[in-house]
Amino acid sequence: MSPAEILKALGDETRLRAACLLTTGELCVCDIESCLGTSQSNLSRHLAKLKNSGLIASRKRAQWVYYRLADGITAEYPEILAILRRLSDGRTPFKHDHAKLLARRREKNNCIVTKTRRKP
Amino acid sequence: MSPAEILKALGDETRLRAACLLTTGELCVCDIESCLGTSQSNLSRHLAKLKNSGLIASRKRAQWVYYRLADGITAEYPEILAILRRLSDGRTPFKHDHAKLLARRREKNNCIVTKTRRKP
DNA sequence: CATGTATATTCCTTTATTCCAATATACTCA
DNA sequence: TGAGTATATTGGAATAAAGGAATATACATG
Repeated sequence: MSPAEILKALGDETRLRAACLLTTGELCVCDIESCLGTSQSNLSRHLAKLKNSGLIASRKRAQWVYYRLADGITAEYPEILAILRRLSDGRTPFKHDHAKLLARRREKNNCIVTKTRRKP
Repeated sequence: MSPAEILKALGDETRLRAACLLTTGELCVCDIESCLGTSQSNLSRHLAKLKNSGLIASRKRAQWVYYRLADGITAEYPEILAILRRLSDGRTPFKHDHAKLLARRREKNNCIVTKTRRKP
């Protein structure tokens, strides 16, 4: 929750990339995992660190956990949000992650649901 | 130089406080030391980390080393500068450090130089 | 209930960080 | 040159962070 804690949480490439993705809204772990290409357990731990810092929050829905930027962030740390957005837009690898997320979303939406199992 | 490196460098209270002080301009180590109240060797290492991240730069003049925010920062990371300024203005302990710096500057300026030894 | 899927946690090893205390370096001035 | 000041570095100890692999938990569906 303190500024140093939040900056520290963002001071890791994997976590920074995850946080950038979350500027687009809520995402479940498997979405982030597929965009970043990191292992599930590794990502889970990184997300926990981001959450401990107060930067992100989560909610659980069925077996999926959806992460989002914490509610107070925009008000308390507008500069943080600004930098995350700017990185997503213009910098590698953040920009690339973002593109991957959009592709994944398109794929999900276009998919005719023939399988019985639900998707997040 | 990468965003994650800079954020990581700022993800420590001592370094964040030092960086906030540097938003007011160039400072020598002893100024920062007196404002933060940390040990000299400790501060030296923290400043080296900030410098390695690319956030700050230094120049040497006689026996003093003056640190400043690196030249490219304003252009490359305006948000970083913005948050440092805002913290200096409104948050503890950054605000307090800032006040201490101003007091120290006043003291230096008002001081009639009677001693032979130069001051930074 | 058994199975499959999503996520978290634990164990473990490696590496990094932090700080103190002491020492080294570099410079100034008498 | 010698003493004093400013800063950096090094050694050493404690703690934290990172990631792979395996396991645990939670939920959904058949």
